[in-house]
Amino acid sequence: MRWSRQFIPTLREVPQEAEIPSHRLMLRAGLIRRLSGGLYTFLPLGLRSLRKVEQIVREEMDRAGALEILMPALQPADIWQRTGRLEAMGGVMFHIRDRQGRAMVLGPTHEEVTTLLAAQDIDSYRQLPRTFYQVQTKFRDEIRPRFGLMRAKEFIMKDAYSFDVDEAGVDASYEAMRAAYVRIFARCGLRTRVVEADTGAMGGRDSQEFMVLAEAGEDGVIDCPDCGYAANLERAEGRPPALPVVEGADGPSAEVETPGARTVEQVAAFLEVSPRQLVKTLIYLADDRPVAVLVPGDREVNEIKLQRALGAGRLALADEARIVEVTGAPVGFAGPAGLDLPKLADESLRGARGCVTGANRADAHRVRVDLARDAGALAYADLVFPCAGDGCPRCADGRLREERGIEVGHVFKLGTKYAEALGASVLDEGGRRRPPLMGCYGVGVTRTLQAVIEQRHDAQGICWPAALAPYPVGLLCLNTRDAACAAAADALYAALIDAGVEVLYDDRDERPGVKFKDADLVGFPLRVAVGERGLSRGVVEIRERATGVTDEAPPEAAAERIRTRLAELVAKESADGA
RNA sequence: CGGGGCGUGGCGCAGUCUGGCAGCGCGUCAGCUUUGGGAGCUGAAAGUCGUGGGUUCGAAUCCCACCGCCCCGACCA
Repeated sequence: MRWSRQFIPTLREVPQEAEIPSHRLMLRAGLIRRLSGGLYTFLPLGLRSLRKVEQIVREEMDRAGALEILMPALQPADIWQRTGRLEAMGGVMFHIRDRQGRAMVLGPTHEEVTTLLAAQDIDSYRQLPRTFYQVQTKFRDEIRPRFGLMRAKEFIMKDAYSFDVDEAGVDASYEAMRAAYVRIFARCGLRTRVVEADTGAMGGRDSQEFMVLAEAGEDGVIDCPDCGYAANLERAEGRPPALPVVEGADGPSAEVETPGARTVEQVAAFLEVSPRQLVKTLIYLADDRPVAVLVPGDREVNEIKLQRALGAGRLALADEARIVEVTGAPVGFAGPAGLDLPKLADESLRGARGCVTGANRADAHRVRVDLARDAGALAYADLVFPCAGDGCPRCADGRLREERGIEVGHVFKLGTKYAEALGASVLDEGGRRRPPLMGCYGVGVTRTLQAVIEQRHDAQGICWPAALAPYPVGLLCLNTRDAACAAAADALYAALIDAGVEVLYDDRDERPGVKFKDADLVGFPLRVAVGERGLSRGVVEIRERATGVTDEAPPEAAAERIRTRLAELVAKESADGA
């Protein structure tokens, strides 16, 4: 393809809408354009790379034995009603009505549709195991779309669903997908981290996420450098350090006046103690029943953990009126002593003495509290988000680190929830009817594309892996008005096409500097420069984008040399990723 | 949904406070020169100043409403 006939609107200046490097580069390199918030058009170069990611995904799914299908993006709302997810998904689904007034949704995922397919056409264990997948546009009404393709209202996802008769089968299906994911991301030239994850609104058990570590990541990742434990922040456990026991803390507890001090910072400053010394008492409503939740003053409640510990269906912080009603004090002064509510405390508060709590009275707190002595009946559970520096939950000496990650893949086991809700069942070997065990596996295709750029770029532009570059080779004719130069470049272009190399030929009547800048920005893994200077010495220049390693070849031999170097690049990249 | 900010040729912005010819840089088009890291000169095209209403002799500028976009936050005592 000739540059003069492609559509590559590169931008010299940085568009103001973009915040993170990958987003800026996708706009500047002419890969995408924004239509409105969270909605993007793929331009020719962006689409070429996107198709390459999809192709890798398909090849690895097929290799793992999954079967490609294509389900409707538009779905009747009632199937979501049947699994209880119409409410559970909250506002993330786009709701529309057809002309008959039937309620429809644009699918953010496809568990319901897949399960109904199985209910229709899978009757016997003999038809199992089966894993279906599709590559499809998904819709989510994001509260706040941002970072280009990273969090968009419309995005392309590969989603796969497995069906098995027994646990051993699910384990095998899950492992096959997990292994396929490792290969997919390696081939995309991504370094990923596999972390334990929470199953969230999906329901289910084992769950792992593939994270691309990046500053701009929207997910927290906790890991232990000693033993390799790694988990999504929402799921991660940790051992917070014990509360410091201060001098004279063993005396009887007493109320002190703390006028106006209601936040942890205010109280800590007023009493001249560290926030660690405080115990926060939060009033939650678990299925509308109030419960007191105690956590260290410098920690935050992980509501997912809390909900699980309480076995609650619905969980929310109590509103101001309710807090006054159950504690007798305004917000900010709740404490466990004398509070007649079920109480649940974080594990790290076991044996806490000498701490500060609210006094259940306006403008008062209680000091020298010994939870075991003063707080009445307390249950303990892991309720908080871990922090960097906490002890590792899996090994003795490890100290946890906290990093940011972009979730590009997610695998998990769903159990029988959907099959039961939608009436899917199969006959097992003994002739008994039972719901199949499901697994579900997603790859954010558009997000993966952007994650690659986020991980592989420099000040000049994108450093595409050869496997994903829109064109792996950029051929620059440095002076189109010089007959010899143009002839040599034309000949090499023809030779590269004959050699089966995907090449973009910059044949524009531009100065060399413009072509070099654009080539760096667009990020051809190999850049071939044909100029008068080189030709006078009988060579063209071949330069590797990522490393800057440059060599030269006679024009006649260049096509073959380029082909060889490209093959080496692809091999090296997927080895690095794996 | 709450808070903040922004909407002015394709892109980036100034002009708005203090009303009085709609500007700058980049890009685009034409010509000449130039050709190994975003060239120089000359000329040109291109703007309902987000939309609607109001105030005024006169509105990009002041007032009201709406729309769009960006950022932060969304109940942590």
